[in-house]
Amino acid sequence: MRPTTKDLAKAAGVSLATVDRVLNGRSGVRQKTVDAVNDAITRIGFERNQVAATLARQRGYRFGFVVPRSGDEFLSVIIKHISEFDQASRAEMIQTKIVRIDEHDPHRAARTLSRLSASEYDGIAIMAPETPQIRDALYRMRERGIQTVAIVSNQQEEDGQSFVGIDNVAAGATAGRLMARFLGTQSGDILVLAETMQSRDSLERRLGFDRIMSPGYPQFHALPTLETHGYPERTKLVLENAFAAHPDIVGLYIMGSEARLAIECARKLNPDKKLITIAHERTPSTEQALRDNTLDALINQDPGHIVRSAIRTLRAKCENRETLASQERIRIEILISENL
Amino acid sequence: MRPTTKDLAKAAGVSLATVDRVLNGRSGVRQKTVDAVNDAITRIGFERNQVAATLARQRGYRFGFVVPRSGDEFLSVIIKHISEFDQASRAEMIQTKIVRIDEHDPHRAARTLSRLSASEYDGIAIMAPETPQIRDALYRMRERGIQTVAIVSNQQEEDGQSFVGIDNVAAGATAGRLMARFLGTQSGDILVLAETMQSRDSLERRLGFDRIMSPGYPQFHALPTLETHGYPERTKLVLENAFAAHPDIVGLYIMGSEARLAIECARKLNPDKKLITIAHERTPSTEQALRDNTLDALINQDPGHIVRSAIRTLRAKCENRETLASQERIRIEILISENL
DNA sequence: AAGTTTTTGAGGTACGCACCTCAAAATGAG
DNA sequence: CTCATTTTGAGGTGCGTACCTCAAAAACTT
Repeated sequence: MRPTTKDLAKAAGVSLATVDRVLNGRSGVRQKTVDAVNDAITRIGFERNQVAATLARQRGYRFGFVVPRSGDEFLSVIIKHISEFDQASRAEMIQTKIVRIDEHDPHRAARTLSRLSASEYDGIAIMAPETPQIRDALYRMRERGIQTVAIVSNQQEEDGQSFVGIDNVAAGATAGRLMARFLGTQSGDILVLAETMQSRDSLERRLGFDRIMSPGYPQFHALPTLETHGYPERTKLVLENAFAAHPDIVGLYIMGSEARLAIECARKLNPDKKLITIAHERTPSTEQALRDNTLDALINQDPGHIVRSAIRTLRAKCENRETLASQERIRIEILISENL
Repeated sequence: MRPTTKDLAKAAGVSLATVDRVLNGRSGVRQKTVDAVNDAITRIGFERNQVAATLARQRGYRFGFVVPRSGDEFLSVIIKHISEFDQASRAEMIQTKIVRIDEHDPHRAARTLSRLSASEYDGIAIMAPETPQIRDALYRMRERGIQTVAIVSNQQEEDGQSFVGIDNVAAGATAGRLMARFLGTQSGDILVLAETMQSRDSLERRLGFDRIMSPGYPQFHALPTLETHGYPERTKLVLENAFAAHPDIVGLYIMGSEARLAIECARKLNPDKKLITIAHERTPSTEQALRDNTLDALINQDPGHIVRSAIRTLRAKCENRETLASQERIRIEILISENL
């Protein structure tokens, strides 16, 4: 039989009340006693029964997902998975809410964050670009006793702040390698598109892409990154200009998560010639593009996995546990039409 | 507040004891009463609190993983993940044991299976080739009240038998497409290797591979599958013969999960010429091969995911729940050296 | 209608822990 | 040594369910 708190109390030579104080980090216990209990824990191999604990705690866990107010297709997929998970985990006493922030107004965003209180949330997963205001708000949030984790977009590494998402440098490198191999013996220019190069994600992807292309494949020339800012007109414009200026374009790498526009434009502007096209994030439209061969490969991070992993990470932090590292690593997936 | 069994009893106009009888499928309740309770369940939106239930049940869940006694690297990786999970889920009251069977002796294997009793196991995940004896043993196991799920190697679809693993036809097709795209403008013969073509997995992979190669790429000729039976000497022999008979080999597709031998042999026999090589399953040695470019791509099914998914599936069955389909689909992963 | 069988109710205990109160004991300060 | 303060113990309750017993009620039989 697994040792219970009762066994632990006996082993440590203290009362149940004291064991409870130590286990739940309550105050009013001498260091000496704390040590005695901790000793006993390792000695008898005590492990708190989480099932009983959650039941007794009377409320499970309440987690919040902070996401941008306006967003692309990828965001909708993430949100879909959050509510799906919320449904499925009600029986496990885990509640999940979505909190919207204004990504373009860091101050407003920070204010929204500062209103999230520990009496409402046990943990917050945030998907937002890194700004000083937000970084600060997260720091104060942790001080209030709310666990935090960044998802998709990495925040600067800090104590108590973990990250659930892919290594974007490696993702860019993966795209680069595939681009090169799919192009084979051809040679020419490669267009690189992003919504904005302000974001860390795009910078990192570009870095990884170049790291593969530049040294290994002199026959290709990756052009400077074009920015679409998410606007259809602008996307069209920059692509038109690029095709006009560079007649020898053989590849297209779409780094942003809103690939639909770019794919459509590129196809219209360049109907006869086949460009090797690689994009990020699986959404209904990129999936369709893969199927009809407008897209040659898709670099994806599984949104469902990200959501679940974020919650597991938060929960582990609440329970002061380690996570199973192998389970939480988000893979850089390569999708082609055959393995959808 | 979520409705409890007490609320349910009140809503259905019956006692707690009757609610318990209905919820846990005990006998001695009139159909009329059962219906009344079920009505009330949907009416008030009752959902059993699994946390309290597992605590009250007093024993969590005990699952067994039936795996071959002798096996390859992939099997060791699976086993590693099983024990890792067992460690991590003790706090969740889930126990996992490994049961070895003799895959080469179906009768013995079936006998081992028949000895697994419902008093020891709530569910069994089995990784074994499909034979009539095993299929039968699984059927009887389900009759004994043990939930079953097949992993990695598909068993014939049957009631109450689900499968956790990849679609091997699609996996073969993925390999085929990558092979073709990586070969680019070359042309020539492609070697296909398997441990044995007796197994359904290899057959399906080959089918998928040909489905892509034959119609789409006439410049390649995929040779008949060579069987290694897992023996080093035989592997060496068949490869030597193949290279001698076909001077124009440009690609190598290793379908089995023991790729190490084949990779080594092929490299020795063919040191100067670069073959496009694709294999299955990530293991320490295939990973190494990817890194040093002996291997161009790896088709993988995440063993950790398979293990966890099998357990979630079994648990859902025990609790008479549905699983979250999107979470349980095992992806056909494409690995190259950049996205390891 | 009387007996038999089936169905239901009332009540209890237990699971392992969280969280609470209040008094007793140990400790430290002066 | 006394008093104030900190630390500890004893005991309780409740979470939502499983599982048990026994008697009462209802439903069928003949």
